Amino acid sequence: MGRPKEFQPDAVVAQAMEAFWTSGYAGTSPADLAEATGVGKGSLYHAFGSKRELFGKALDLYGRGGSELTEAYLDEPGTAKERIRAYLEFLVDTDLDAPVRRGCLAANTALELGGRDPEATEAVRRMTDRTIELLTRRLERGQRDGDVAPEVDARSQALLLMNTIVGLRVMARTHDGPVLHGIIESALAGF
Amino acid sequence: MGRPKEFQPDAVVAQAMEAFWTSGYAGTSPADLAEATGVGKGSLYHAFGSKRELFGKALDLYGRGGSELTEAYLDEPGTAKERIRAYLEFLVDTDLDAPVRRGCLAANTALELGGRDPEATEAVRRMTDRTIELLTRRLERGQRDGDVAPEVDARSQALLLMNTIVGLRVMARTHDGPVLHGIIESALAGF
DNA sequence: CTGATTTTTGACCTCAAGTTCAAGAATATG
DNA sequence: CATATTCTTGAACTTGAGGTCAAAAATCAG
Repeated sequence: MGRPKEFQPDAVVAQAMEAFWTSGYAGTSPADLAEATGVGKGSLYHAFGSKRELFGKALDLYGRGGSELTEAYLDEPGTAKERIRAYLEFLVDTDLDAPVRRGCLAANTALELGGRDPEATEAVRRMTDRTIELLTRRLERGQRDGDVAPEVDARSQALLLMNTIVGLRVMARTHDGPVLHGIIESALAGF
Repeated sequence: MGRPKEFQPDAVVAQAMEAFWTSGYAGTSPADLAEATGVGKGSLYHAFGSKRELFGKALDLYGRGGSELTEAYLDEPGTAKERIRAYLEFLVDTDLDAPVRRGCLAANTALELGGRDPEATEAVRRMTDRTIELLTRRLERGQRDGDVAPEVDARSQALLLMNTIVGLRVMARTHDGPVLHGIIESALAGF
């Protein structure tokens, strides 16, 4: 009973995520969130408790989406190298095409709140580890399929690739397409 | 003539740099800067005009220091791989040992202001390009010295290394020593 | 010492962030 | 319909950020 919500919480979290992604945690005010979601400030507080809690939900959503996307790219048919290349290029191209270069919410959060906010730090670490896991599995499968050399240490390569991804998403803020694509090719030469 | 300054501008910029490095641009208030430098808010404004201008000087100082440090590490005797390894390990270890994981001011700035603040973005891009240049030269020297294979594309490798460095300094926010050192070793296997 | 000049100090101002709250609106139950 | 319950709205509050300014303090030229 009671008056029904006039918005769908999931949709609001998704829109809040976009706002945080574009402007950062500190850079997104309650007023901005109200505008981005179309929900009154008061309602937001009523529904989510605080800006920080809303951000937490947005981060979770981002993690789930990112994980699905990574899986989708890596599971397409092709060799490990082809699929990983496609994935990296997708990330970079998406970033470059966007009207505003916002990079990766996880990386942004790592730098903005890393160390200072234990929960956010943990959330980012989990996302990262999840991606490392998926990359490791894809490389191991490549070894079984015969398209990745057996002497490659899948986990080490996956860690290096993860690190490369993080680097790319920061460099996308300051450098252009050719440079980023060159980095992708060099990184792929490692296995 | 006139009343003499009671502080050394360079020292103040250095202390402001530390504060910005630790807490970010937005996260460092004029009050924080006054406390960090020991100079009154009013005096800071009188001397530097605005928070943004002070930050600009701090960024420049950081760039000069970083450049000198990179040169110093790469110029020590040893093979290219040895010196680059020493440099990367220094960066990572410094970060890990610090009481607060603050990463790299340039990378932090790229993510906090990249895109939104043209001057800051430019400054970061210049620093990055400078490091790429130094790494390229060191690899080329390695090729002349015979400790780097001649078929290596020095510039591409340098770009990849730069990207790895950026990645490391973000990952240092969420991951621990063994992981980071593992990444360094994998990255060095590429040339 | 008197100005002229520059710096320091601390009070003060404005604005927005982040949050709270009281009042009203919408629904379900009985 | 009366009531309980939940949601919405907009005003209001508190705090601190970023910056300004007038007055006092320190120096040097004459």
